[in-house]
Amino acid sequence: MGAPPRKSRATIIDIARLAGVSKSTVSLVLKNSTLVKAETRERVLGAMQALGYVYNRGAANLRLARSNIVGMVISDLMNPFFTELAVGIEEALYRAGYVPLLANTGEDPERQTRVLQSIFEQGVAGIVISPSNRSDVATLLDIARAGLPIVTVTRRLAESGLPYVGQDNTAGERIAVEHLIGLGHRRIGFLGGYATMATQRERVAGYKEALSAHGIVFEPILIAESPPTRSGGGAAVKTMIDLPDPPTAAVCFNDMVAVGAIRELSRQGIRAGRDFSIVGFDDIAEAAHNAPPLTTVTGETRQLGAEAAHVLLDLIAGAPAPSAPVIGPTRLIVRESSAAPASERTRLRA
Amino acid sequence: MGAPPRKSRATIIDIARLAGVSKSTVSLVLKNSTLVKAETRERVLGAMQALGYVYNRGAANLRLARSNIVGMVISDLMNPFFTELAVGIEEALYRAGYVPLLANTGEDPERQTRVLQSIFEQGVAGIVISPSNRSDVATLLDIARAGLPIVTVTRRLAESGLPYVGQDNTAGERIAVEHLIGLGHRRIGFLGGYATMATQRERVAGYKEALSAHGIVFEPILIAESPPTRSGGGAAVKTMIDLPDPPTAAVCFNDMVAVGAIRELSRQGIRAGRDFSIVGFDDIAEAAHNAPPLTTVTGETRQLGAEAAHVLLDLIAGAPAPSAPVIGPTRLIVRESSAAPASERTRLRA
DNA sequence: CTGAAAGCGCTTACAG
DNA sequence: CTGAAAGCGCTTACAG
Repeated sequence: MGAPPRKSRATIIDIARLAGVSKSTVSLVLKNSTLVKAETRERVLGAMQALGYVYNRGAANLRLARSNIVGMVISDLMNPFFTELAVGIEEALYRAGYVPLLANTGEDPERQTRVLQSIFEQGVAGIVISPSNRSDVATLLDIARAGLPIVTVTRRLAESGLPYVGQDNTAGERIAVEHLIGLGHRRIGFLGGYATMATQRERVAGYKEALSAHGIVFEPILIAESPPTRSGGGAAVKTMIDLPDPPTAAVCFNDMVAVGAIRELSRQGIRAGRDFSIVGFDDIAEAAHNAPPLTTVTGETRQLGAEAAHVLLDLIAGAPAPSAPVIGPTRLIVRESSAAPASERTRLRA
Repeated sequence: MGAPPRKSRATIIDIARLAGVSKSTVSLVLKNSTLVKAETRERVLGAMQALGYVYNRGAANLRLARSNIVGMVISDLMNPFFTELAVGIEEALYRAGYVPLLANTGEDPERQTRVLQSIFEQGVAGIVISPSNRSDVATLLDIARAGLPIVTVTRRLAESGLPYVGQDNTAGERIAVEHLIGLGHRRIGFLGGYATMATQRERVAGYKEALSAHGIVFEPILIAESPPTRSGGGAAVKTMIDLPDPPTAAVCFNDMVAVGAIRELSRQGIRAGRDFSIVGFDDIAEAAHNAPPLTTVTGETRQLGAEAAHVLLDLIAGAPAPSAPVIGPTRLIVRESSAAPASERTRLRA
């Protein structure tokens, strides 16, 4: 671990020597101080140029007891939703002069604990984390107690009391279901995810809210749990359509589940958007390009990432922790995978 | 930029004081030296525990003039191919005790130059980069000349002489086209990408090789350039089928182009895999779940990333640069988007 | 087996 | 306007 010494780079001392000044002066020109005479600064700049000087931020940070590195721990980078979240965080960080140390935990809580340790040792200024399923909260709290700012994003660790930024899953799922109800559906399934996932519980809550607001009784049998993946979605929709009294539509835990469900429907000769309506969640890039294009709910993923970064940056700057979860807005995007139920269309035509 | 000083963590000195030893001794137990007596080590360990000590790797690295941070610069993280590549690199790095500093350049050469500078200043041990289109090679060479190991991955910067690891694009595209020829196609298009992209040129070369090996004359009109995206693929296939004498099949620059092409075909009432064959490249996660499932070429993306990481790690450890590009294998995955041409099937049936 | 000292590349008062 | 000195948290010879 760690590299052996390499041909060493020029230091501030080398510059000072070449420019005929002290290293304090070099340091001053480095920070653009007005204290140093124009002519001297030119000389120093010239020396840097000549020696190919590169600032050693690590050394500076050690001296200043600070850091401009931030840990970014992502639960599943292969999931396009998290990819976009990571990109949002990364952009915001660079824009603020910070740089992200990446770890992809792949939903493995042990790996998460390990990388958290590495990142902590690295002396980062803070950590943004989308916690893996079954996260070890203790590790996170140990780090937080040591004084390191941490913000959780996307997945709420309610027990932890850690600052949280996420999208409004409940409201988002509510508008999704209301869209379907507005179209004339009354028997609506919920596909994918597990009740062990906070996000799923929040989305299911929105689903139930919409049903009850419209006087539709909730039927547990219309919730089909599955892995939050394409193949999970396929399996979930299968159990739905095999029901004695199947629904005419379903909202999905996320877009991958939705896409998988649509494939499975088509395999069964059922056309999504005509014979059966599907609504996703997340608006991943694939959603707009799906066949049929997917109706879905977006939580403005990239902006959400940026928001999480900003909350962390504020914390690092010494701001008090936000007193409540920071919840981003959610918006329905109607495309072609949802439509009035077939019976309804027939009726209208008649 | 940079955080203000925070409640400072315990240092080796605090530990030494509490354990009643010198800081040298603490450092020794930190590196598990056998020099220190068991009883002393216990005392030191206890003190660390009591003070919640966290090793400051940055300080250690400064002293040792080395680093265990590696820069990972990705040209387009939102593209699932690069996501998987990044995950492969990241995994290999952690496994070796290194940690990746991430930058997503989004194909913006200016952004690439900027983040390269940040990463360089951060004192990384080396850099793995999938160069953005129109990369500024000079920046890369400046950094390399300063003695920092760099490996390019996926996109060859031939002029740079930098170590390169990539997949065998030419061989991969050759087997893709030969698969189509074997199925009975003779008029085959190439969809997506631009000749300004090294990867596209390599793939087109494989396309031409296969054609000429089978006595099919290459027709420039059968190459439709487009952005390497889903919508690019849609546009490219459109120009193809609008040709007076359209092809019966096409290989695509990558899977996103292929998926976009299939959508467009379906919009035109043409069924991919029955009326028109499509072969992709990369085997992104979406490929297997596409409708129809996509025949494609894989370059074992994740392993390729790991390979790139290992080449860099070797360089960091002082190994000489590989004398030739490191080219990973490539494999055809036949799924349902390719089949014999319709005419052929008719003929067989007759 | 353990301690005192020097030094990694910086920054920041403090003098002058 | 510029220089000498101390110190950030470590490690590594070198003594003892």
